[in-house]
Amino acid sequence: MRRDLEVEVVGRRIRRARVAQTRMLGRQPSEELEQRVQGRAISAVTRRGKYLFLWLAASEALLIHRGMTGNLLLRAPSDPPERHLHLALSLDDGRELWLCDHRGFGELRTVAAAEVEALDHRLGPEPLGDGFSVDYLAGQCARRSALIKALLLNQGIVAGLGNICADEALWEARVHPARRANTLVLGEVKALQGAIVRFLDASIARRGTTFSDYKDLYGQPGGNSSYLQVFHRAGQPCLRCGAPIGFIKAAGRGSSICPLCQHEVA
DNA sequence: CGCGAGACCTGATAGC
DNA sequence: TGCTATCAGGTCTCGC
Repeated sequence: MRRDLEVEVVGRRIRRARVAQTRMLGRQPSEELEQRVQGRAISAVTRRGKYLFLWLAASEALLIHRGMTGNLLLRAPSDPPERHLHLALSLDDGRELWLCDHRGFGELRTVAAAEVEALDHRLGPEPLGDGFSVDYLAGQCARRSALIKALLLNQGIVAGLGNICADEALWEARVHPARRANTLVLGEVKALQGAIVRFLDASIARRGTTFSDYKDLYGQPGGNSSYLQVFHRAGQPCLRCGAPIGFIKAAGRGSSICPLCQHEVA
């Protein structure tokens, strides 16, 4: 998403900003967001974890978190209206950038560079960066008794992993999601770290993982869905051992597992 | 302090 | 058909 945005909107000026729903804005008044954004050129698009930043100047950015169901779409003004539109940015080339989200769990507001920096400190390393090494993950696991699933979803440990990636990586590494992080042996941590990196690389190369709502900037679903090994495959055979995939709750999240391949004890 | 349950929303779908 | 229950890509807050 960030890469597509970079191609399509960097260098464009925002003629008009229209907040259609205020739910994702938190405390920022919609008029303030509109005024801060209108007339500004987008100088860069950056990402940290699940947060996107459209930079309007060196010291200010539009923060976007897509939550569970948020979609960013590049539209023409003549395109049919979307029911769950939250923000529409009219660009100087005649196109519009829309943020649509039917649940509204995302975030949308302008932020100062200092806040972006504070957010950066709050988040763990990028999973595809040098900071997310086997040593790092092993160290985090060793000093935590939380379920490994909760640890993987904790954005302060590693930034950007979600439920799909966690389930896929745990299956790949044959680790049960309800294992306590500090019971993993080094070989398991190594397998997990590798599986996470491979999943993300492949998913990005295939333009994302769509299981229901996700659309790319051009309204197209991602191509990674058909490569999922366990996620949302409950009842279907495990692609490794043939046992029916199970569905449990771990760390409060639905978790698809192979009850045979993924053991609850080391 | 870290952990885990519940809250926040709306919509789709399964089952009665 | 229409009702209820459950589940959903995430993250925050609060009580223990």
